[in-house]
Amino acid sequence: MEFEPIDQFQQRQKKLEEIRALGFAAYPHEFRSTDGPGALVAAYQETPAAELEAARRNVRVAGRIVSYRLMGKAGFAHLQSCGQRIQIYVKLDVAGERAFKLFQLLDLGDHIGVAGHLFRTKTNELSIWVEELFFLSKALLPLPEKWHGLSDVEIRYRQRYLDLVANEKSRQVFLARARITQELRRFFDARGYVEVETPMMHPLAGGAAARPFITHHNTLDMDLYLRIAPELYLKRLVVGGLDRVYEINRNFRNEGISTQHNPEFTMLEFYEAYSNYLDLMDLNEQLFALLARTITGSTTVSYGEHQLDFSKMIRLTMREAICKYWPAEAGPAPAPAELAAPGGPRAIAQRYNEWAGRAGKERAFRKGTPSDGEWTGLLFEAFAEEHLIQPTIIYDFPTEISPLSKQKPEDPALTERFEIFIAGMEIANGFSELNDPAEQERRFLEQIAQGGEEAPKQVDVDYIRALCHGLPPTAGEGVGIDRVTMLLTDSHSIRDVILFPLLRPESPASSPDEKA
RNA sequence: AGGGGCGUAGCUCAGUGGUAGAGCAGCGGCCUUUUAAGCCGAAGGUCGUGGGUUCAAUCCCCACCGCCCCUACCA
Repeated sequence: MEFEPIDQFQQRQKKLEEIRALGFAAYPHEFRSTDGPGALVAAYQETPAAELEAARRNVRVAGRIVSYRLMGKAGFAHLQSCGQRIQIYVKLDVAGERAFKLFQLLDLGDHIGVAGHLFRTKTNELSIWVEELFFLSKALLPLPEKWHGLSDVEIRYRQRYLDLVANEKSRQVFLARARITQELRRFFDARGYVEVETPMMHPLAGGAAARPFITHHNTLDMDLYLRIAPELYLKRLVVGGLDRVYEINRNFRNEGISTQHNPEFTMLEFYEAYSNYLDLMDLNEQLFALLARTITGSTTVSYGEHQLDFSKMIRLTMREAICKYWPAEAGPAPAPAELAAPGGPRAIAQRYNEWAGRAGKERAFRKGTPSDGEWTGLLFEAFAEEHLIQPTIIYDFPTEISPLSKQKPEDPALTERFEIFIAGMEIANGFSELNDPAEQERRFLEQIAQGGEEAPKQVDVDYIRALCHGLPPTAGEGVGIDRVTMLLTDSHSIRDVILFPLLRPESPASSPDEKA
C-alpha cells in the first residue's frame, strides 16, 4: 500500500533499499540507549566544553530526526525523544564511510541511534560527537513542516500522531491529562477508595438521562446498550460492602457533538458510604484546588480571558442563582420564596419568557408541560448557568429533575444534590444517594410515565432489589474528566483533550456511489 | 437539524474571469562546527467533488462532501 505524497513515499522506499544494501537491517530489533536527550540536556546544560573534553562522557542515544543539516562531509541533526531533543554531529572521518553513507540517506522523521561522546559546538550547543550510527526505523512519509508545524485541525484530530510529533502544546495537553487521572487515583486511593471496573455494556441504560448507543451480542442474541453512566452498578457495590469505590472510565451518549460534547467521554464516578452531599462539597474544594496546583502550579488558572480561582468555590442554591442572575431588564427579580411556592416557577418562567421573547434571548422552554421543579431547572439553564465562570457549587436541585437523589428532610421538593460549574461548563454532579427502594421505584416509574427518548424504558428491577438489601447513607458524584482537562490546559474544545475525537470517517473523497 | 466560515503543492499560506505562486519539505549539484544553515539547478497541482453561467471558471451561481464556529439537542 502506498500513501500520498506518492513521490516522496517512493523516494524514501528507495532510500530504505539503499540502507539495506549498506548492510543495515531495515527494521532492526533493538538498540540500547544509555540516556535520553532530555536527561542529557538537563544534566549537562551547564557543563563547560573544557570539562566535557577532559572527562569524556560516552553516550548512546536514540530518537527521531527532527532537524537535519548536511554539509558535504559532515552534518548536524537533532534527535527527539519524549519531546526533548539533542543535537548530533556526524563527520565522515570520525563515523566512517559506511555510517556516513547511512547518514546521507536519512530523512526527517527517521529513527536512529548514535554512540559517541558529548561536546560543545562553536556556538556552545551541547551535542553528541557521533562515532557510531545505528539505523532504527524509516519514516516513509514526511513530517509536517518544521517551522509552522501542523495547524490543520482536521489532520490534527484524524492523524493525532502527527499532531503529537509536531505540536509540543498538544503533547503537553495529553501529558497533563495523564497527570490528572494519576492525581485523581492518588487522591482517592489515599482516602481508602477501591478502584473498580463495572460493565460498559448494559442490558438497561440507566443512571442518567441520555439516548444510548445500541449494540448486539450474537451468542446471547440480545441487544445491549453502551453505558450512559456507571452509577447504578457502583451503588450496587456499596450495597456489597465496598464502602468507598470509584471508577474512571468512558460513558457513551448518542447525542450532539460540540466543543463540550463528545459521544464517548470520560467520567470519574465515586461513592462514599456514610457521607452526604455537604461532605462531598468540602471534598471537591480540596480536590479541585489540589488538581489545579498539581497540574498548573497554582490555584489561579488562566482560561481564555478568565482567571479561574480554584482556591475556593462559591456556593449558591439553584433558587438563589436564579434570583441573583435574573436579568435586570426583565423586571424585578423573583424572591426564593416565590420559586418555592406551588406554581411559582411556572409563573416566573412566563414572566421571563415574555421578556426573553422581546429581547431575543434564550427562553426557558421544554416540550410538554413541565413541573415546578422542571421550570426551576429551565430557568437556571436559560440565564444563570452562563454566568458561572468562577468555580461554583449550585445545590438543592428540584426533586423532579433529580431521580436518583435523596430529598431534603425539611423540603421534599428539593434534593441534596449539587453541580459544579466552571467557565460556564457543567463539570460535576453529586448528591446524597436516594437509598429508599420504595421511593426510588416511585421515581423510576414517574420517569417512565413521562416518556421521552432519554427516559429509561423500564425499571431496573435488580437495582431496586439491591437497595432492598440496604444501601447505607451514601454520597456520590460524577466528574467530567475531559472538561476538567480543558480547564487545566486552557483548551476550548473537548476535541483538543481527547486523543481521537469522533469525526465522520474520511470519505474516499470521490466515491461516485456516495449519492443516494 | 438551522446560520456563518473554510477547503489552492506533502506542510504553512498568497493569488486572479484569460491555461497557478512563495517559504519549508522532497530531488540533483557544491559545501567537514551548522542550527529557520547557505548557494546553484530542476521538479512538483483534478485549485475538495459534481453540475451550471461564460468564448473562457481555481475565481461567479447551484448542489454535494469534509472540517471549524455559533445556535438547537445534551439533567
